[in-house]
Amino acid sequence: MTERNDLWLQDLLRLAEEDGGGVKTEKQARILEAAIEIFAEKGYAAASTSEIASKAGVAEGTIFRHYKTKKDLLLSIAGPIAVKLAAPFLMRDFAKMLEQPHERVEDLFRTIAKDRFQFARQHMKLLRILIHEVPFQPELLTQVRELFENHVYRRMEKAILHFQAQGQLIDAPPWRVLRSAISLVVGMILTHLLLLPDESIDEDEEIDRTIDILMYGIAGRSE
Amino acid sequence: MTERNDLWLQDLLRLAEEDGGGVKTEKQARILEAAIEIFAEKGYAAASTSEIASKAGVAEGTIFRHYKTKKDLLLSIAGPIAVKLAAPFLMRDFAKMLEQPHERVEDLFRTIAKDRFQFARQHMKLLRILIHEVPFQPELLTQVRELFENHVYRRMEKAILHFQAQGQLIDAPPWRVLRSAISLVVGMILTHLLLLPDESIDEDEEIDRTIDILMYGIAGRSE
DNA sequence: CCATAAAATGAGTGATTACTCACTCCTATC
DNA sequence: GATAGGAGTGAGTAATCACTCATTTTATGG
Repeated sequence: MTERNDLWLQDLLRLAEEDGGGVKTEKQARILEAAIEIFAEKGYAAASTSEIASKAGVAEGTIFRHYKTKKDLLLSIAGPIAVKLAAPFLMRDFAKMLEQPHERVEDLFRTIAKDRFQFARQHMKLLRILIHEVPFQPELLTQVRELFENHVYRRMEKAILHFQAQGQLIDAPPWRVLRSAISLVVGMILTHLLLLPDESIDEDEEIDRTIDILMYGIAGRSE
Repeated sequence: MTERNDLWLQDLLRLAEEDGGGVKTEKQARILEAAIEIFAEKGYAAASTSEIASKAGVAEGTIFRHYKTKKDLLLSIAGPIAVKLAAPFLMRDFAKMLEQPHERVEDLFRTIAKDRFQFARQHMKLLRILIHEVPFQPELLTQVRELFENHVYRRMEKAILHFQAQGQLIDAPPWRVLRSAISLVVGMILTHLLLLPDESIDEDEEIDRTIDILMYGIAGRSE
């Protein structure tokens, strides 16, 4: 288990330093680009390697020089994006950020929400592929699971317990608090980037009001 | 547009009266059962008609006697489940329920949440197929879209405006209020039925606490 | 018990699939 | 300018795909 964690951290470091990791030749980059486009558009199973090759302007054999199998190509796309998605929770700064005693919890949620919204906008195609293929690729599923449990949840639970002790959060199980936060933020992001991508919104305003609802609910404030 | 709506309502009526609609022969039922199993397990594109036939204990040609194409088989599974999912919002009782002036809004949300949780538990395989294939099947997408916009959203917006006028709900755009409710409830349902199906919970308790958070948020109550 | 039709069959169809491999091309090193 | 090796190629392969159709089995009614 520790070995695998170390591998992921190495992946993360590689990703943080140089985007694209081991991509060297120009054709390889074109293959990745075309594969992302087609996987996102019609799904992994319905995408053919011949179509990817022709879209990339490359012979079909070239794909298999760089990626052993079609699934290998998928995993080299979906794996890294899962790590990137969780990246803020893996950084040292984040651990420190959680322990600043004076910070208000809603500012923390707001900061994370804005950061991940921006990330989702920049990598929506990749996230589509990840969301779509995680249920069918066991390797992906376990990677995402462990990433969430061992890094995201572990740290957020600590933060929630801390803010509960301060009286800033209700005395509910941390997982329910976290699930509520994730549900509202993910619901907002998916609505604006996937379901209604054409409706223009004031993004910051939308995030602020969503965090307001997370904190204080939808009940009338009159009383 | 009106014609299509009428078609859907007919579908709904058929579904409400007799489950399974036009299923007549026993073999046809076996085909549907096997197709649901395999579509849910490996996805539509990765499922082969030969595998479905063998699982159903039927010759491959028999499938195409009842369903013109493989996509036809998918749509005959995913279409009806979309209608069933929205069914409570299409019923007359529901319209009346929304207009009872004495009702508290959180009771309304609680009732809907419990009902749809039960529905989701009973039909999780079908919902998996629906969720997975909607992005790739334009017919499905438009059907789900119009179903939501013309029935679910239209009615819920009316209800929300009503409760806002009573001061029971915050003065936010109805779509944001509805999206928050859906996000929290769907997040809870997917968590317990898809992500962590093995963890046993007190379902009613879980729904009640989730609706509490929807109404009053996660902020501490101390002050 | 036969006649008729619907239901079911499964071998067969051409198209497409992921993947291989013998080969060419390009660049760098001495 | 000879050599080596990785990058790229594309025709070829066996397997599988969704779908067809001539034929057989089953069900129905007189």
